[in-house]
Amino acid sequence: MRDVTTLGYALLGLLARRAGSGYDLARELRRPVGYFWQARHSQIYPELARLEARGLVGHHVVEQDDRPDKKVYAITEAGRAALRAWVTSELDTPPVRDELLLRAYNVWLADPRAAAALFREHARRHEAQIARYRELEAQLLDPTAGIVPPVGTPEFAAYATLRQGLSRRREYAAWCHWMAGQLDAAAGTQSGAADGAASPESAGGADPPDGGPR
Amino acid sequence: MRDVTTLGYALLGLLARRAGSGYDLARELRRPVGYFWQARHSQIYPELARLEARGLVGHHVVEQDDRPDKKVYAITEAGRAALRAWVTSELDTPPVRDELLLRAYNVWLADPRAAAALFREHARRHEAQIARYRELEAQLLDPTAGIVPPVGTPEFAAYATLRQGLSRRREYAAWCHWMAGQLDAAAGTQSGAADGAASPESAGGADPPDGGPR
DNA sequence: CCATTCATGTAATCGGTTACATGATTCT
DNA sequence: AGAATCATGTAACCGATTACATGAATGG
Repeated sequence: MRDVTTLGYALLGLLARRAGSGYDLARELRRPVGYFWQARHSQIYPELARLEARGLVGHHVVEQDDRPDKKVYAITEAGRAALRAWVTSELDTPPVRDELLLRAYNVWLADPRAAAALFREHARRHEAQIARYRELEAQLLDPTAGIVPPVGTPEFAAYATLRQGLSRRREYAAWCHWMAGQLDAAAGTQSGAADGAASPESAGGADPPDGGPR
Repeated sequence: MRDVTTLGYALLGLLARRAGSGYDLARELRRPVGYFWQARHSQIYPELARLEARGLVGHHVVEQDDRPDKKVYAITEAGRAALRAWVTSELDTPPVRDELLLRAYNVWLADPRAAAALFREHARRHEAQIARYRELEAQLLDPTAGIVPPVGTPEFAAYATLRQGLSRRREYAAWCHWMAGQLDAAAGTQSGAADGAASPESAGGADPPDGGPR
């Protein structure tokens, strides 16, 4: 009987908030929690069975007549204890594995214009994601008017991950813009292109203050 | 005959800079390039064979008497062309998969003191990595005294990835410190703990206004 | 003496994605 | 009529890690 996998803890974490079916969990591992951990239903159903075999979750069948019956899973006391212990247990920092950085490492071979377009496109995507985070943030902080929820509530934990997403994406988008600026500046070598935003500048990494790629 | 894998392009990227053995590539995929892409030798040797089968690299055996013989691989013209095209080709933004964020999402269940220690530890690790980046940076920018190398040189590309590493780690460390501050403040509820560094701030999530990567 | 470096491979295992499989209800 | 949602599973495949395998030279 081996250790619980990270996915197992992800499922326990969702079930600690509210009970639900495998289908429910699959949905949550797409939309809000999917911003930092994902899984398909093909991985979730067997994992739930394994958690149940270890007594960390239980289920009962809910019969429905207009829809298929479903198994509603709930976390057990043992599951809650295992989850609580896992949160503060040791964790290796995983290596970064980022294909866009690998592209950047080989960008000296590429057409600067095309490369600039690639990095601008990725900046745009991160900015789009930031907009989605902002919507979630509004929902989380709305009633309390900008006050961070108390530690010890699920709302605080959700806000904390959201905050990381926001700053992570901002940082990444800024770097993408810096890359695009460097590449475009090099592409328009000393020609008439006055390229206001693309000056290499000191390493301060100022974003082009435009309205954002769109 | 399928597409070249990302690892294949990683190897091509290294061989585009200098020829080397599988062993050499394995070393590079630990230390400098390993900061954004890794592979073990068990993955590298078969991949080199596949690249050779497609004519993207070639090799010749170098016999040594004090050491084992080695196969020195070099990129071909076809390989260089494939690499160049790949750099600017379309790229899906991969989902984030971050176990520390998953822990944060469940931190409401945990002991705040222990959790704060976990996040401080991770902040410390990122800061240690920043120090390593700084050393590399000094090597890269040393002769040119702080001037960014020209786009189109391998040095620019290396600097670009390093710059991302720096700002990424800074951002992550700052968030870890914010988490730790929140958790410690909650742990020392209304007691004398004036928690200097832990002010929640507006929800805007402003990045630390540091001097920027340099 | 033992660990590390150099050097190249194969095999087993694991986590995750894609595809296969089935089937009712509701929405466009 | 076709797509999407609800609902639960299995099988095949793929990328990556760990372990197995061998062996000489150097350094502490």
